[in-house]
Amino acid sequence: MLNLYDTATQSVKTLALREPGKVGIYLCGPTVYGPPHLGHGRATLVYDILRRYLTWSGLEVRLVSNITDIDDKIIDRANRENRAWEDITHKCENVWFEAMGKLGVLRPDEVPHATDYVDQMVSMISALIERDAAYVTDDGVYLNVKSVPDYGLLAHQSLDDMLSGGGDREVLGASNKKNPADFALWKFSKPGEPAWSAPWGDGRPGWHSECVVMSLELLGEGFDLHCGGADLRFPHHENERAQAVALGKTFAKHWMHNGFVVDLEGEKMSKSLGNVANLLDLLEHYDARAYRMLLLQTHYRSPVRVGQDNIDACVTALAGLDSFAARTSAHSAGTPDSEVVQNFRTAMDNDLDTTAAMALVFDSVRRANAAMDAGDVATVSSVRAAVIEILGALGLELSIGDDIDADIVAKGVALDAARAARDFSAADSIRNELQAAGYVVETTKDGTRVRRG
RNA sequence: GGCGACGUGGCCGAGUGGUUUAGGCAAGGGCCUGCAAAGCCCUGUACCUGGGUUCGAUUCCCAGCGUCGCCUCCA
Repeated sequence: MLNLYDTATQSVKTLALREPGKVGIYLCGPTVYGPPHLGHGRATLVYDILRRYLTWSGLEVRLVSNITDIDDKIIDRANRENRAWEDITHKCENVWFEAMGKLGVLRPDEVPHATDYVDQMVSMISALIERDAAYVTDDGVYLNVKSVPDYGLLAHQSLDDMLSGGGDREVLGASNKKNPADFALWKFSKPGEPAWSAPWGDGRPGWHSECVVMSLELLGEGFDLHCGGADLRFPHHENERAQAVALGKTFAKHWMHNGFVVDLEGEKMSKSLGNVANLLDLLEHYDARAYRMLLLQTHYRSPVRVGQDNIDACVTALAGLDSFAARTSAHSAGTPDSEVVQNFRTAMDNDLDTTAAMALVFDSVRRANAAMDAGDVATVSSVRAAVIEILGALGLELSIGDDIDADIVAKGVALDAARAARDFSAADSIRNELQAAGYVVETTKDGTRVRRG
């Protein structure tokens, strides 16, 4: 069973399932007002790996990941560019899923849109007001955090400590609020802004209310796992939870947060620092698998720098794996070596130790390559099968690159003929030509293998 | 100010109270090859500083230095 670090208890604990054999996961999705950046890519990849692993281990996974399609930033951009806000959200959402597709991130089982759940949000906020946990001001509806006894569970700080610090940050809407930490559940709209009707005044839901409603609506009380980037821990996740608690509901049982993508100086990539790197740029210039590989070789809670150097290292490592898949492709029918698979399971169950899993993969590949050299076909096929099995569970597919045109195949044959005739200058010239065209040319006992690089 | 994380070989990056101390990339040597490529074998003696605990610490404790994160924009 998977043992996973839980942010709430700050300890690794077994992921307890509400229903045996089934896992319900909520992942906070993007606010669609701009292109996805590297941090988005990391989060979706980390949870894609988690989800694939859980599915591979035989669980029925239900992953819900929302689209926040109403938010101040969307409205700001619509005003700035004089466009309809829906135009922005639709386009950004398309770009998002296109990018995720390239990354090999499987689409979530459910993709709720905040705008489709406004009625439920209104009902929830009404219930909070009735319970005296929320109150109306002249600019919106706020949750009274004093009504949540353990507020600060995820922040790991008491309300007093949180308020005592924070330097000279401005407290939003402070004049209207009963407590500085109270947060908006509903914001009244200004003229011309998108608005939904509500008994206390037309407006739009607050971000924190969107996710709590959608997660409870689709996964139900006491769902298994709530996850997202470490920056969502507080205030977003804290505030989602606060609303559920104030309603007397059980919220997520386990909290998972991934580490940041950092820049050259080790600083978090963040919008306010202006050092975000676009995910689309990375996808344009590199094999998308390289980003997954880089993340697999880093623990999900550690910071990771995504630079040309370490992406290049991953591209090279991937080339070695592809090459392995190609040279052993004749032995692809084996049963996965059970010891290797078991070691994989042990690594992953230890708080998703993907770095150990990758070490296992590389070690196994070396073993199988050596067996290949030694003609030990039985070892090749069982270890190869285990490697493919593991990589599949992690979302990495190897490329044999054998989808080549007939004229390229013919050149490989001609190359062999030239070598047989010991006409090495002719052979070299064919090889140079193929390599210049981007093919990998490898000499084997059975002749030349030409494949896509 | 409060809370938290981290400082590992040329680079990236795991991990551990003590024998073979991950893995990737890069580097050097070798095998294989007509030459390459791919592959295999070998090599590097790393754990911020100062104390402490211990037979023994990179790993535990304390202090210091440094880096980073959160404390209502954020994946």
